[in-house]
Amino acid sequence: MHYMPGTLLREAVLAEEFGLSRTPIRQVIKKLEFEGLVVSQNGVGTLVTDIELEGLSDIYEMRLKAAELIGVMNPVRCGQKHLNQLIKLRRQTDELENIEELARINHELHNLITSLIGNQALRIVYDQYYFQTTRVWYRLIPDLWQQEVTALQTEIDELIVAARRNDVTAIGFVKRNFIARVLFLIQQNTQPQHI
Amino acid sequence: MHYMPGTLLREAVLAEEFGLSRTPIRQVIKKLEFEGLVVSQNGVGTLVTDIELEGLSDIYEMRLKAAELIGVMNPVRCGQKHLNQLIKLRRQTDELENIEELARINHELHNLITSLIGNQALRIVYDQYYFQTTRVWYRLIPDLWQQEVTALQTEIDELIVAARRNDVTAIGFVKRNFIARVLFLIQQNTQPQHI
DNA sequence: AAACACTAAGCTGTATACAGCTACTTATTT
DNA sequence: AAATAAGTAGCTGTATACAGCTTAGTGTTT
Repeated sequence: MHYMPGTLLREAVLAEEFGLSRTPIRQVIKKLEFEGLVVSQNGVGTLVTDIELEGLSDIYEMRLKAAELIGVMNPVRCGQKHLNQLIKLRRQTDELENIEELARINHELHNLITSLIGNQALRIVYDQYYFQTTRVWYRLIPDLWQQEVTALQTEIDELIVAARRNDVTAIGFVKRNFIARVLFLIQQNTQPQHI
Repeated sequence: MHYMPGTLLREAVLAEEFGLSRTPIRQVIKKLEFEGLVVSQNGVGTLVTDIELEGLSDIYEMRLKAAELIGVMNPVRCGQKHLNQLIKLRRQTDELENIEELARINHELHNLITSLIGNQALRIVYDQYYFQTTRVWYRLIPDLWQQEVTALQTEIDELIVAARRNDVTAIGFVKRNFIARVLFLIQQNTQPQHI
């Protein structure tokens, strides 16, 4: 389920949507609050946060470092299965129609990479950073549609090359560079807006 | 509040202890559960986890990497205040009597180092790793009392040297090395027990 | 005597009722 | 007419009641 930043969530509404009471809904919301994705305000509601620029680049920089560590920290062996899935994802990028599909492929790619991380602690933060940063990417895409599709295709191509020789370190660095690319885009696009 | 691993916590008891109802207590417990510090089991209770060795070294390795990043990721300027606090902590290590005091000093030292971290995202994980690993250290200390006191003194001495020249990178690496030392101790001491 | 089944006590998970806070609307006063 | 104050609707935070699960203890049967 995707909610745009600034959306005001109401526990009672969500509870009815999911057919539960407010209690378990609140649990999930609290978890999201710990992760910095939403903010609950007494008497108001639960606000989907719109990460401020400084905090965002902090997270992005850590995400870069995390990606660099993927191949270093006891990675899982990259096998034929991973390669096949990469090829399948690459093929799917040839017939992309809308943002939801692009996001879905990006998400599956993320899960694939995550499954290569051997260090449990690294896996958790890598996953967390993904969810914290991907929302901004969401907002950025509409203007850069074709450019982003091409970038994703290039990225997967490079990942396939690395996967063919079981080089998880290279996979980590490919990810790192494409994360750096998005960070650059964001810094370019957001600064004129805010300042 | 410290609880030994394996302790069974009961929400109702905690609620009465803190003078609250179970609801806010459950919130805190859920947070601890997300952080991997406890596990709630339906019909049983909430168990303070005893981190398994593999997961522990995963976290320790990440803690090493996090420490290495302290000086790299836009660190806060290390000023006279920090130096003074280091010297004060160093002096307190000369008259240590029990584990609680050693733990308190270690904790204050941790907070001091944490305050030097400029990257908010790094600060959060560095803090989290500390809390996840420090419990094991707790269990290890009683046998190694004098050795640990001496190590802490040496560590603070080295930190003071680095702080005198405002070298946060060096501070990060000093921390890294002393974390590595504890990791080595743990791997030595726990393996004969378990295998 | 041992093993199995059942029962009861006690825990977490969930639903619901209530208290406290916030923001918006409306009414009154200047 | 504008500004301020009071009231009200609706939200989150907290307390409590209930349902479901787990385990230990006891009693019965083989």
